[in-house]
This record gives sequence, structure tokens and C-alpha cells, in this order.
Amino acid sequence: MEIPSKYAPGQVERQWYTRWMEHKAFASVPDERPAYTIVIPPPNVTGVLHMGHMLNNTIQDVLVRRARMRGFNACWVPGTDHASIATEAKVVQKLRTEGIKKSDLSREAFLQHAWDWTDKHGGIILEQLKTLGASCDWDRTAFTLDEKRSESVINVFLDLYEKGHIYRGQRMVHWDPEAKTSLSDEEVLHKEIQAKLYYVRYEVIEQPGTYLTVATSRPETIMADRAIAIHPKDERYIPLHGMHVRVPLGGLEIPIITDEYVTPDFGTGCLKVTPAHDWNDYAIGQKHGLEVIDVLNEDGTLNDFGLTWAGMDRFEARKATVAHMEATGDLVKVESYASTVGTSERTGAVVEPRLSLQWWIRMPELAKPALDAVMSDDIQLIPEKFKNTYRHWMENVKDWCISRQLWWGHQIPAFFYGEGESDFVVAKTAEEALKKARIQSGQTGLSLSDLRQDEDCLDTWFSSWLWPISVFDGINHPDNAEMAYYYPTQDLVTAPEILFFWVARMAMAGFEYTGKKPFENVYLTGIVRDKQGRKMSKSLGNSPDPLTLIEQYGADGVRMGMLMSSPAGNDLPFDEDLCIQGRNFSNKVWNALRLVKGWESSPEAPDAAAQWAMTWFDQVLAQTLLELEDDFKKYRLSEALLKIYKLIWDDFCSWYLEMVKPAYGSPASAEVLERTMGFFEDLMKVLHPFMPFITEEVWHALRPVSEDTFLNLQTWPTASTQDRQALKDFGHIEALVAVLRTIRKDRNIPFKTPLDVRYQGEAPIGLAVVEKLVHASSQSSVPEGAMAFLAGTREYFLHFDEGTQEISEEERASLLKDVAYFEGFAASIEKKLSNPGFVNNAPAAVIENERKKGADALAKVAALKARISE
RNA sequence: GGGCAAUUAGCUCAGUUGGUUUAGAGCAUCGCCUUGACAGGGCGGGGGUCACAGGUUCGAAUCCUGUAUUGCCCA
Repeated sequence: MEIPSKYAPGQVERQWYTRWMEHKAFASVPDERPAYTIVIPPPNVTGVLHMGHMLNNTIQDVLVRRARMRGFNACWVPGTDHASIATEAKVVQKLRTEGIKKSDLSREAFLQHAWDWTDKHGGIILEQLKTLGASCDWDRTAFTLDEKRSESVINVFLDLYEKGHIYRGQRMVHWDPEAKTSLSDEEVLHKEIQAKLYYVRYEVIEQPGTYLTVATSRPETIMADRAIAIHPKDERYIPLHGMHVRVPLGGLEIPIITDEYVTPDFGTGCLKVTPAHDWNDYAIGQKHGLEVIDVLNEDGTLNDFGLTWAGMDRFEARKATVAHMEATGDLVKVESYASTVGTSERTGAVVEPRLSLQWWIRMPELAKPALDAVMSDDIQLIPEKFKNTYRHWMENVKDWCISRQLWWGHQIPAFFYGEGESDFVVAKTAEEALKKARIQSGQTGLSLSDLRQDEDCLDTWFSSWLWPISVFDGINHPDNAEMAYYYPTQDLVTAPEILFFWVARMAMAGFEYTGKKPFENVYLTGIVRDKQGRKMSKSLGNSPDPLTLIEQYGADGVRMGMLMSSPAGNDLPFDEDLCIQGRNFSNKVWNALRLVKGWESSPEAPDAAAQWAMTWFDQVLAQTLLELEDDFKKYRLSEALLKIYKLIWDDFCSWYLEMVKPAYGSPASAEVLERTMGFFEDLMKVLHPFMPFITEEVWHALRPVSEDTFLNLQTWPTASTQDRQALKDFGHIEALVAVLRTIRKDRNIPFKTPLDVRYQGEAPIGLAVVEKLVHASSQSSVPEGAMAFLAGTREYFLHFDEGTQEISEEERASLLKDVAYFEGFAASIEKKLSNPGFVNNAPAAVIENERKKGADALAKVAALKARISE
């Protein structure tokens, strides 16, 4: 059988994924096994696969595949998110390039474009996940805007409205002038900028010729000023209490008011109050009964209150008003200062505070059970450090603005029948709305054409917070069999950035609609960064294309590369070298297969070395399996992977296979072959969650299995009985082999020349292995003049035919170095032991151990010195 | 400005209630090896005052305090 010496992943990976799909290897239906469920964090339909998805989904796949092998009925539900703002922005942009304006289209026509776009691009990421090897149950693919999910959203809106959790209110919101919609607090990113502070003077009406100077960063809103506020105790301004000033733009007379809110040290201590354009000013305005004048249009241009600057963009108007005031002498000076500005997460536009009528959810009550669940570890956050942040947010949670002035999304099921602010009803359909409206208004003659549905749609998160329930249709049919079986889900894998956006809200919806938590564990991944530590982003262009990586190193190689260094919650400094390591590892596994497949079988019994090797490897495997159990329980995936890596590369390939390897051209004992195949299969099983493709390929190549039997459907290996003795014995053999190799090297003894190893008393267990690995013979007799050396704490000798060989200079130097080390070590122990404080206070076992360490060190010193003096 | 976390080898990280070496691993690096599975490899080596300064203790990478730096969250 010809197997190429270099593993080529491309072909293998494509072939296996196709076969898995054909046989629906990852499909799940409820049965008698326990369920293990993960719902995918639905990627945006606007996105393409990036490194963050790669990391996140690799982790999910590892967890799901392992659960499947451990006897769980594993179900990984895939799907996508309609991403209201982002998608609408994309579609508007696309239409613009075709010369179509959104405002020229009807709602229906626009939505048709949006659906076309989604149908074309929306599934891209899911397709790409298949390349990565994701073992999702694809038949369950859901979309936040599909029929069932939409129905769920509307039902929840109705329910929350009826319970009084949803209300409509005029409030200050974050406004995205580019998308022309409100945003929730979480959709605003605060950025540090270098801003300018403009000092503008306002003339005091009662004292012409006297001016108050105000420092502002937003001169373009000056015409909407409705007061100047000063701190009541600010002595500089006490004489002006109760007076008025003239607004330099427009000339309106406004009062000077006093408020504790003003910081006397900031700027001049005078604050211009513009209730429509600042969160704090709005609060002050409310308190003092000031008029609210909005000088901006929804697209960020100035409206008619903007005087001669009406129609101009806010940033242009800023320059223009400043220039004007400079000319009139009202601009006193300009300073630059560090400030922060809110930008839209989706469009990047600078966000405006804007007073508008929106829909809100009252949060504190909903948040309570979701907070408690995390604080009591009923829902476990991994790593735990996120509990703090979570609590802080949940204890200070603010009402959630859920309406968006967009079309792409779930239209708010509120129907207006009159002009009044409360002339509306909330209903699932127009027909139901009509019934309700007739009753509520008392106007029995109302008809469908009198109703007008709210134009706005709901925040995307208002659908994704239902995700773990809605994918099983648990909102519309709470008692269905799938809900009972799959819900609550087990693990959720997501990024810390959306802990509040999504995780917290899912917990709230979970408790509200099922009375249960939606998931048991939340694994928070880190951010994938480049070598310089920068976040990978499209704008920086520092993100490698995942599909190109997969082409170069294989999905297995990339998966391993990503997981080699990604503890939960820690950022992943991505380096392509990690993928190379993954690829090289694939190749190692591949060549181990080549070796084993090349062995002919013979009926002979195993030789002593092979016999011992099998006993030993069985134990290493058992030991590692136990350690893996613990690692997985703690979600220490990179540690688990590294352990498997070393188990395969070091223990299996470098030691075990060398121990059992038959001489060139000779057959292997059938028993050895059988055991080796068994070990190899177990190794492929434990590696499979991390590297699904190559393990499948190798597993099928090892021993004949039918083509529609898959490794992921096999049982995870169980550890055989523990017997630490074989591991201890190996420690000694390892040391002996290492010393003999060093001696060979130091004395330039070619490998062809056999070594004649001598010892006193009983032969150490596993000596046959040493003979095989370092090409030596051994016997229990020590002739005159043999060279003594130490392996561990036991003394051995080497006999040379041509008498004692001269010790080389290099060897002497290295021996002297060792002597110094062990003498120093022994001295430090001696110091410890002669300290009465230590001897009197430390536990007996610790003291005993120190004594032993000291004695061992001294024995080593003696043996080393004996060799040097030869 | 408030809160949280981190700082261990060139890089990425372990180090589990203070006592298994004078602190480990993987990668990288260096030396030797055209050995019949694999040079995408084998064998061997070098490399760290555990950020800094104090303190607690018989004993500190580990506990406490302060300082510095970095990151995250909130305002």
C-alpha cells in the first residue's frame, strides 16, 4: 500500500465533510440519551467568516463533538441573524449605486430588495463553517427573521406589553443620523477624540456691556440654548443671579439659572443649557421647566431653528457658526481638549442625543432572576472574572429602547387609530387590532383602513434574546417535545463584548418565558489579535482570510493553531506559525499511520521490549484520559489539546512506536500490531474533537470500517485501571536512555557500536527497551575498570573493550557544571535543614522529602566526581 | 474619573488551598544527524533576580500593601 509521505488535507477534508452531510452524521432527534445542546451565536447575514468566528466555532465544535462521543445526543443548532441596521445600511448603499433612493421605494419594495440581498449573501458564513468542519445539525438552520422566529418575536412583544413591561415614551435616545434610527446604549461606542472647546460670550441684558463667557464644544446648537446655568455657590456669578443674557446667534433672551450640576472648575463655570441636545441639559431643562428646541433634522442637518445655517450639516454648521462669531467678536478663544464622542456601532456615525418617542422595555424586574442565576453560579460564566462585570451592569440596568426607525426587521405590532399619543392598540394582526381599537376607542365604526401600523421595527437583539428558545419554537409552543428535550441548553460560546447585548438578555428571556435558565455554562472567548496585539479588523486589513489559511494548512491545522493558545476569556494573539505547527502535527500523525500500516504481522509473541512498552503506554493513556477529563470539565481546551499533542508526538511516536518497532524488514508480532492499532484508534478518538478530518481519515485507514461509520459516533475511550508503577518505571528508563545517549554523543561513539551496560543486582524493569533504543547489551556483572554513571539515583556502568576510554574535555566541562549545580542544590537544602524554624514548624513529610532530595543530590555529586577522576 | 483583570524564557502560556528540585511546557533559537514513518523529521543543549519596592512566614512566583505598565468594562 502506497501512502504519500506528506499529508495533503484539502482533498481529505472535502471528501469527509461531503460524506458526513450525505449521511446526516450530525442530525439530532430526541431519544432516550441525555441531550447536549449548543445554539450558535447567529452570525450577521452581512458578514463573511472572520477569525473571531473561526475561534468561536472551533470551540463549539470541539465541545459538541466530544459530547457526541461521550454518549450525549448532541445538537448544535446553526442559524443567522438579520442584523437590522447593518443589513439595511448595506441594502441602501447597494441601491444607491444603482441610482435608487430608499425614499423612492415603498416599504414592500424595499423589503423585497433586502430579502434578495439576504438570500444571496446570508448563508455565506454557514457555508464557510462547513469548511471548518462544524458539526451542526444543518436541518435545523434558523433565521431570526424567518416565520417561526418572527411569530415568536411578535408574541413576546404582545405578552410583555400586556404585562406592562413594554411602554411607549418620549425620551432622550442615541440617534444615528446616518441610519436615521435610534440606538440602544449598547450600540454606542465611546471613542477618545481631540476636541475643541469654544469660548463664547453672552451679553447680560440687565447690565449691557457685561458678558458671561461660556465654554462649549457644540457651538452649532447655540440657537437652541434656553438658559445659562451656574453653580449656586460660585461666588464669581452671585451678582448675576436672576438676570438674563442674549444668545449671540439669533439674539434670544434667556435666563441665568443656578444648578448644583454645574462644575465650577470646568471651562468658565458657566454652562449653556441646550435641553434638546445633551443628556444632562435635558435633565436640567426638565427641572427648570425649559423649552426643548431641537435644531437638528433626523439626518444631522440643521432645521429652521438653525437660522441662516438651516440645511447645513452639523459639522459644517459648527465651522460656519464659529466663523460668524469670530467675525462678530463673540468668540473669545478656542482651546483643544481630550474628550469622548459616541459613535454608532454599525455605521460609525457620530451619535446625537435626540428626544423622541420610542418603545421601551422596563428592565429591572426582568433582570433580577438573570442576575441571581449568574451570581449563584446556576449559570456559570467561564472564566469567572466576568461575574463582576455582569453584576455591575445588571444592577445598574437601564430601560431598553427597542424601536428602530428601520424597515428591515420585525415591524412593531402597534396599530394607531387616532392622532393622540395613546390612540393605539397592540395586536398580533390588523384584524385583532381592529377589534381592540373599536373597544378601546368606543368608535364602533372603525375599519381596517382607519388603522395605521407603527412604521418602526424592533431592535435585532429583541429577536436574538429569544434564540435558545425560539430555535425550538418554544415561544409559540412552550410545551413541545423538543423544548422539553433540548432546553435548557448546555454551553454557550460567545465573545465578552456581547455579554450584555445578548447573554444577559437571553437569560432574562429564558426566565421570563420558560422559568428556566437558557444555558448552563457561558464560555467567553477572547478577541483574536494580530502579532502586534491589534484587534483584527477589516479596516486595518490585518486579518488573514480564514479560507486561505484553511487551504494552506488544512482546517485541522488551523483549528489546532487557534486552540493551541486560547484560554477562555484571554485574547488570542494569532500567529500563522501556530497553523504551521498544526499542519506539522497532522503530518506527524500521518506518518505514524504510514509506519504502522507498513508492518507485516507474524504469529510470534511480543519481545520483552514490546511487552513492556504496551504495559507502559496503556498506563500513560489512562493517566492522560483522566487529566483530559479534568481539563474539559474546567474548559481548559488548549491545555487538553497540548496534552493530546504530547501524548501522540512524544509518548506514542517518539517512545512507544520506537520501542515496539520491528527490525527493518521483519514482521511485527500480531499481538503488538493489534494493541498498537487499538492505541492508535484511541488516540484518534481523543484528538478527533480538535482535528476532525485527519482523525477520521486515519481511523478509517487503520482497520476496515464501513464508509458510513464515523469516528464522531464512536465511544470516547475509558481509562484502564490505574497502576502508577509502570509510569514510575518509565521515569527511570527514560533517564537511563537519556544518560546513555549523552555519553554516546560526548564520546563520539557511533550508533552502530553497541554499548555494554553493566549493573549490580536485579535488572531494572524495562531494561530491554533501553537495549533497543540506544543499541546496547546489558548484564549483571561489573568488570574491573568499567565506567560508573548515575541514572536517576541508581548506579550503572559501561564496559569498554579497549579498556577505559579517555574522558573528553567537553565531557569533563559538562560534568563539572553538573557537580556545581548539585553541590549548590545540596547546600541550599542543608541550609534549610539546619534552620531550626524550618525543622520545628514544617510538616514531617516536607522535612523528610527535603532530606531525601539532599541525599540524592549528594549521591549524584559523588558519582559525577568518580567519573571525572577516572 | 470609578471598577475589574493581568504582568513568569525571544514569543504564547501552565504553575490548582504557600513546601517535588536553584520555576515548567509548546513554539522559536543553537549544535549534531543525507538512521528505511516523518527534514513539515530525529537526538541533545542554551535561555528566566517570576514587573518593581516593602511586608507577613521557618519557607513566597503563590498571601498583604504600595508603585509602574498594559488590557477590559463603566461614566
